[in-house]
Amino acid sequence: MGAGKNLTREYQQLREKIYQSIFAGLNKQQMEVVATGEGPVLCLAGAGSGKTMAMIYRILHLYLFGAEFEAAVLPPHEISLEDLAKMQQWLQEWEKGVVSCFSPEIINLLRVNGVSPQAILAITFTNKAAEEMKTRLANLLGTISEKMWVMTFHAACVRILHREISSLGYTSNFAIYDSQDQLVLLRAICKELNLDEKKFAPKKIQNAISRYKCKLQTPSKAKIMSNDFLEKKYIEVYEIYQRRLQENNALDFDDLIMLTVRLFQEEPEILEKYQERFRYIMVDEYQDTNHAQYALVNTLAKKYQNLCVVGDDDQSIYGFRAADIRNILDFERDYPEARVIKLEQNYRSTQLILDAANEVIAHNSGRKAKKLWTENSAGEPILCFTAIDEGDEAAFVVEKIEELKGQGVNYGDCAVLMRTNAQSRTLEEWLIRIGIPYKLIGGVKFYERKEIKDILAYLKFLVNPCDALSLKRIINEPRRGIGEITFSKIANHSWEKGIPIYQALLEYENLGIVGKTAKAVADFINLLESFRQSLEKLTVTELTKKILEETGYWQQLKRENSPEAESRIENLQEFLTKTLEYDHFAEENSLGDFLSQVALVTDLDNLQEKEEAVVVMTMHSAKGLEFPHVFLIGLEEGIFPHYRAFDDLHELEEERRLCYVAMTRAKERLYLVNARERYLYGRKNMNQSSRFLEEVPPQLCIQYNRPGFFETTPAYAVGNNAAGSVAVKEQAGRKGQIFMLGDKVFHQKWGEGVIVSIKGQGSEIELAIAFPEEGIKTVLAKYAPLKKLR
DNA sequence: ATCTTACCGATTTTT
DNA sequence: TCGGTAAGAT
Repeated sequence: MGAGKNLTREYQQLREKIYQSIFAGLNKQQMEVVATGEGPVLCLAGAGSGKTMAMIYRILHLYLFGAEFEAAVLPPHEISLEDLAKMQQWLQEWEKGVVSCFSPEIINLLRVNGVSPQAILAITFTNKAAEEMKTRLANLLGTISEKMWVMTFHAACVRILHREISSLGYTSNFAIYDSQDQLVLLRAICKELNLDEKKFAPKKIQNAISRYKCKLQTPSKAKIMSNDFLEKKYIEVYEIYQRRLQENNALDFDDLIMLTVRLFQEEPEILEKYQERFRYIMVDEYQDTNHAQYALVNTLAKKYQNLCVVGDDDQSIYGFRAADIRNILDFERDYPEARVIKLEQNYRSTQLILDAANEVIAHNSGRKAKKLWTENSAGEPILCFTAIDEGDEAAFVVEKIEELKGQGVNYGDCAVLMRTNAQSRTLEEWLIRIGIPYKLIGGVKFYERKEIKDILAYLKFLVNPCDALSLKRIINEPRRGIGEITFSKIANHSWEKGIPIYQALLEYENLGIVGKTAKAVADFINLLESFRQSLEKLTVTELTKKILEETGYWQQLKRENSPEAESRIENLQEFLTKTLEYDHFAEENSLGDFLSQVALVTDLDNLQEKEEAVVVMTMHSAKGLEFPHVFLIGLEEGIFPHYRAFDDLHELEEERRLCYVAMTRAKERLYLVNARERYLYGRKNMNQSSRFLEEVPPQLCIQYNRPGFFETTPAYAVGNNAAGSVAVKEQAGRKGQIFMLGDKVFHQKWGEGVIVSIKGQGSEIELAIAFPEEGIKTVLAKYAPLKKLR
């Protein structure tokens, strides 16, 4: 018995030692977040302060040691000397870094008072963040982590609604409509109501409806609050829109949240069930929550109050989509006993970059006091450059990137961030011309492409026979001679009788559809029926292939023989690899499940790290990312801050926060670029430099001036693609020069001249140069003995 | 049903 | 400037 007691004591000491070691890499504040499992916690996490790490270790802590660590615990089961040796060995290996995960065996030895994994709910905004967290948890804990809910707001709501939605008057095979679908629906409604699209832009209405939903306002509630004519009309549309969604058994993105909240409000037992289940709740990017999300989280957490929210009021940049910064600012009011923990140590950027960012953000009012600091070195000064125009700006960026490349920096370590997507064009032209591989984030997204939406509409309609929108999309795609008029006959029938649109379609014979059209409809129904019959038997991939074949969709594209058709085929093939992937991992073959997954993914999720390409994107999309070298371009009044924000103090502050977010993406070097002049909407504009640029203390920057001479001779232009450019350069072992229109150059034979035209690409670039004495000469950039002058 | 022409308007965007 | 949309022509 005495031996047993000794063993217990030894076990406790060893377990505590292990505990210390596991969390040794965290700073004091992070550790506080990790170890305060019980009660409300507000974690104000500055940019790059290791909040993801804190959240992951918090979950780990909850699971292994419970809400609060207790040293004097009894072992989970009888402990042998051998067990202690195992723990000892594990500890050694952990400290050496040989192991970085917890095997089931070691979990079995360590875990006392641990929270059940099902009780943990961690919510993020983006799939990417959720995915990162999930992966890291799986690496630490293995398959047990799959029992925790680590997902986006929307994914969590889909999962809950999938089980519970019947009490709200929908069925669980509901469709999810994206913003495009919303617009199609809204346009149709506007047409029905004879609304002038100029006065009532569907986009505006969409926005208004989204705002209502984010505030949890149903049409009838919104009506009470409204007073002006425009708003009343919006609400009228909202009402019809919402009815239409319900008839289609469809939810839009905002519905996912709003209906879940409604579910919890209306069904106390259901709420109770989830409150009991999710006793430990964490929310990432809390400053970006809107009212509906706020209500969701706080309703769920109400019972046990084990709510840990992580965020940074200085990084709130989504006010325009109804994020309410007050949610984070008022957390302490909502939970007076909340522990407030500030993570202010930054592990990402150099001191200089942080100083600059701190200085800029300090111009905002109403912030939670916070100041980032770092143990990192001061680093290189911030490089500022004022370009002549947007071409010069792009040229500078490209020159610098090439220079960095020459110093061994990877393209993938460079990011160019801009305020608006429209700014990417000139830059892209230059990147292409010089042959720098790049990746543009934003633009037409994969799941928004026509061909993908088409095939998805087929699949969606098969799952949900109420989905009129999808039927409308596919009924004449590919062309089969069923026009608008026929469709509206069917749709009207469906509304009048209150039957699913598929039912209405089947009854086409009673609707005055005759002759050729009737035949076409009959054929179409047969086609759909054959798909429906294979629904159970086939995998998603097989079904997709069957649809593409038997509708003639493939054939039509193949016959077309155009580059566009080519890319559509490629996209469909890409889609098939995604279905294949799904089929491979899916437990049962459920098309509906596949569709809800697909509805919630975006392109940003595919941003692969370590890809050898410069990343070009908006400052908004850069949130949460980091790069060694960051270029901020277009730092001009009117562009950034955007002119639309000029007359609103709150919007200006949001712009400044955006600037703060953008600056703090940089790990090593930050480049701030503005142009004196820029073409915008076909007009040349003179722009003052951005106020944010003025707010950066000058002593942290150096103003860049192009050197008068480039060292290289003779000149050459680099290749057109990544492979080409690298090959040329390494063979030649020399740096490239970048020429642009209007550059002054020095030619060995003809002296000084000015470039008057640039033609061709890659190694074929031809320069036409005007020399005072010799006239215009055309030379191949690759071979001409040129030096650039400035 | 599909192509052409004239016009308008133009942040940021996850899910 | 450019691209998307809507009405008009064939």
